Amino acid sequence: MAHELHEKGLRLTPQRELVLSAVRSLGHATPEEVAEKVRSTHPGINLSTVYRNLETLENVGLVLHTHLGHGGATYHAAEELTHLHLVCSDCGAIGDAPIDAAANFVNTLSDDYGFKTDVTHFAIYGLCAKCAEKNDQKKRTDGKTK
Amino acid sequence: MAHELHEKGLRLTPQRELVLSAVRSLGHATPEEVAEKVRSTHPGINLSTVYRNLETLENVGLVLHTHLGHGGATYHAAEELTHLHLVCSDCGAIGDAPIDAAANFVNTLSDDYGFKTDVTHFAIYGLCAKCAEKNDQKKRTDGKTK
DNA sequence: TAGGATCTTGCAAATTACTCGCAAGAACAA
DNA sequence: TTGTTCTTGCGAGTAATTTGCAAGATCCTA
Ligand SMILES: [Mn+2]
Ligand SMILES: [Mn+2]
Ligand SMILES: [Zn+2]
Ligand SMILES: [Zn+2]
Repeated sequence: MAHELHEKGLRLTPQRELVLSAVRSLGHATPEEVAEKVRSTHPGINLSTVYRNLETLENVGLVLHTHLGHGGATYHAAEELTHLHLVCSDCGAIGDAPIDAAANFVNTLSDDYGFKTDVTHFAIYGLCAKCAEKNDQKKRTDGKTK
Repeated sequence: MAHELHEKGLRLTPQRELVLSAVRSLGHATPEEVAEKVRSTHPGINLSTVYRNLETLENVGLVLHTHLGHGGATYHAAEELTHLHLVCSDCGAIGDAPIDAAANFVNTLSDDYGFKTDVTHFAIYGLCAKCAEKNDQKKRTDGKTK
């Protein structure tokens, strides 16, 4: 019992270690991106092995998934999920904000509804500053033109 | 130019009208559920017609989609999206809360990051009151047992 | 109000993103 | 070592959604 995977009761395989370190080095990544990263060291790895290891690692709490877009999930190292994701519906940019920005909101939901929010599982969706400004300008121009 | 679909520049077909009214009557529904509803009146409708019309109706602002779970999207009538969705990670229950509950949060993100949040596109994810309590009890029991 | 341009539908096939069954190949405890 | 149990690669299987296309419907226009 020395390696962190052993501590979680998992066998230590090269594939599993590589998947974990790929997730850690990528920040957030889709299974496909994790596979691609792993292949740079271990070309033979199968996609289903990646999927299975992501699930296993999530079960023991070493990685987590979040939803940043309309489809699929992206994976994070568990210890690194310390920010909100602000996803722009217009340009797709992914910004960060500290979790504290949601502290009051989380407390409100807890106090009023007994609901214990995990603010990181889904992204916060909307318009980034740049796109919001762009849209405002267009609206003003359209107004004059009409 | 009388019918609301004409006002949006769309042709009025029975399928399109039925998809729209199915979305309106269902509250929130997956494409599959919309199709099933439409089939009660128009058995022959094809699933791809439902998908295409949901997209078209969303483009002109009559319907919207949100993400309530890990996969797929669910559709709403645009005028009816007036609440947050509180989705329980444990039991899957979908609760509602008024959008106002997020007003401060939305303002914070706007003031500090210039980010204009759409709080309804993704669900708010976490533990419902029931499951949160259940988990607490289990933790206390486990503590004594160990 | 017929005729034609344009849009929409149904149907079948294609795609995408996963998931599963299985036999061979590790990993680990004894 | 050796046997048990877990993990991997591989191929096939699903589920959800998308696309190409030809036939059919809607709407505009003369
Ligand atoms: Mn979406
Ligand atoms: Mn999820
Ligand atoms: Zn943007
Ligand atoms: Zn629950």
